[in-house]
Amino acid sequence: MKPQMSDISKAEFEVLESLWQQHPVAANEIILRLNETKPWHEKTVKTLLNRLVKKQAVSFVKEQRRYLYSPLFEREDYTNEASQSLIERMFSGRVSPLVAGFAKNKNLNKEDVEALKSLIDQWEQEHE
Amino acid sequence: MKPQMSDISKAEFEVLESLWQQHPVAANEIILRLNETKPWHEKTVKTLLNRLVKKQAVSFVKEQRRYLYSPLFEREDYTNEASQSLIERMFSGRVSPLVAGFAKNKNLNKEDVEALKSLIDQWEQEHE
DNA sequence: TAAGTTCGATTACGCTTGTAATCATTAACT
DNA sequence: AGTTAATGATTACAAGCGTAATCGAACTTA
Repeated sequence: MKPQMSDISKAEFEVLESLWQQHPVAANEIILRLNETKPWHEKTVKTLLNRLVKKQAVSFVKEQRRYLYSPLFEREDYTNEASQSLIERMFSGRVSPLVAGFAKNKNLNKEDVEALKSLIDQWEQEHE
Repeated sequence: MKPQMSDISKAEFEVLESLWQQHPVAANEIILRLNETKPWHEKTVKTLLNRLVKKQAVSFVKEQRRYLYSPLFEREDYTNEASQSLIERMFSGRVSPLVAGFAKNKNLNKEDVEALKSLIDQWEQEHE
């Protein structure tokens, strides 16, 4: 079975975030960096790291008695898969209803709209 | 505590889908309709209904010895909240990176793009 | 009226998740 | 060398989840 990115839990994802920012890195460092925003106990983070290793989402190399951890897939690949999965489950695979909800709830800003416009322009150029 | 839409599980969501299609409706009906697509045991569906009631996501009225169930919030409210939550966790609250991933993976089609364009047009009209 | 059927309510059970604590080993300090 | 500190491995434990089975009351049917 391939590393199924889909069954990464939310807490595990936060640990991955830290690894995507920088790696390879020791547990120690990860804990320090995570604790800037999350009040997680050292032991908790280590458990999460272990689970990520077991799920083949994270690898490590020994550096003396420490391990240096690295993510085994790209952030973008994970977030894209998660987005698609949600959009399939709730919007029949189409992204526009999601964006429509965003617009309705005032969660769009000028910047986002500009970004969307250039995505669309580009898409249209690529499709004849 | 308000009905927290956020802690509806995936299986529970499928039951809600059925209720959004039509309600109020008896467990019996729900089971039949769900079984068109999911191989779920009758008992399983009833457990899910019970959990949804406990989570205040679903209500019921007695009709003789049966219950007739109804959802307690709109599909759109739930899907919007779920979308936002994912987009906050993975894209800092901005929707365009999600759409960018979609574009990159060829998950956009003409229809979707047209829909996005009119959303944008509308947004721009509303924002001077 | 006794037996089967149909509901909802309650209980079950293994797996995952959040959140750690304990154990064992190794490195460092006294 | 003996003690302490750091680090990964193992174990813990309650809540949530998927997936049902069992219980008890009511309704139907023979």
